Amino acid sequence: MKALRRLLSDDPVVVAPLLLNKVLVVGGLGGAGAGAAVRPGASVSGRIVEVEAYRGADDPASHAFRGPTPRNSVMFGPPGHLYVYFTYGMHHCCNIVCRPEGTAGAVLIRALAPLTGLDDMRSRRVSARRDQDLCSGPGKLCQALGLDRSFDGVDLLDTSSPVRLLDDGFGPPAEVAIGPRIGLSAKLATAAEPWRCWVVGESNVSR
DNA sequence: ACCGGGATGTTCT
DNA sequence: GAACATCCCGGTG
Repeated sequence: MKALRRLLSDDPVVVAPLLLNKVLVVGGLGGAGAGAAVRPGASVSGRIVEVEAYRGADDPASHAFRGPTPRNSVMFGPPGHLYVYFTYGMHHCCNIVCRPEGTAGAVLIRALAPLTGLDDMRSRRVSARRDQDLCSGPGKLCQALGLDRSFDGVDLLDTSSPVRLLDDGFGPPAEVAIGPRIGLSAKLATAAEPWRCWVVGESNVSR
């Protein structure tokens, strides 16, 4: 886990493609008591297939551009923690914090390929007609995983956290595509920068 | 298939 | 008061 933490202290533009094929896991830990065991059936997880970098101070599209606020304070903390925000009055989006403590930066998780807990995902996402609609967007995946502001700030690299980031041995994707970020006001100076990337040939990407 | 609009509330100016 | 790192539904072709 030390290697992953070191990786995440870099510029989010560098980190973003390296997060593809890593795994995000919610729950699945045993209850309190000695010998708490992992219960795979109880976890909800997915393989990361699409991400976007938000660079922080140099990036007017980043929530951290204008400095720390109550909402974005986690972005200024240590790397490897989860930043969750609420937007459009009904959706949550989750990010993995990058860069060393004191310097803001994050990678937005835009899409997952579901791995475990598909039944839980389906029950939370009633409108999803196909399994590929469960996590194919930043708001969708937070709903599928049950992530909200109460998870803001959790350490993804602590094995006892309710949300973890794992290298599950999928290895790097065979092919990665790069393009501009989505949903940004065109007036922003960095709106057209190619800071989104995704796994080519993956049916679970957004859009 | 593509396109347009409405939902809904937090955050910051 | 405006903007918002979105999603879903209902229109049309």
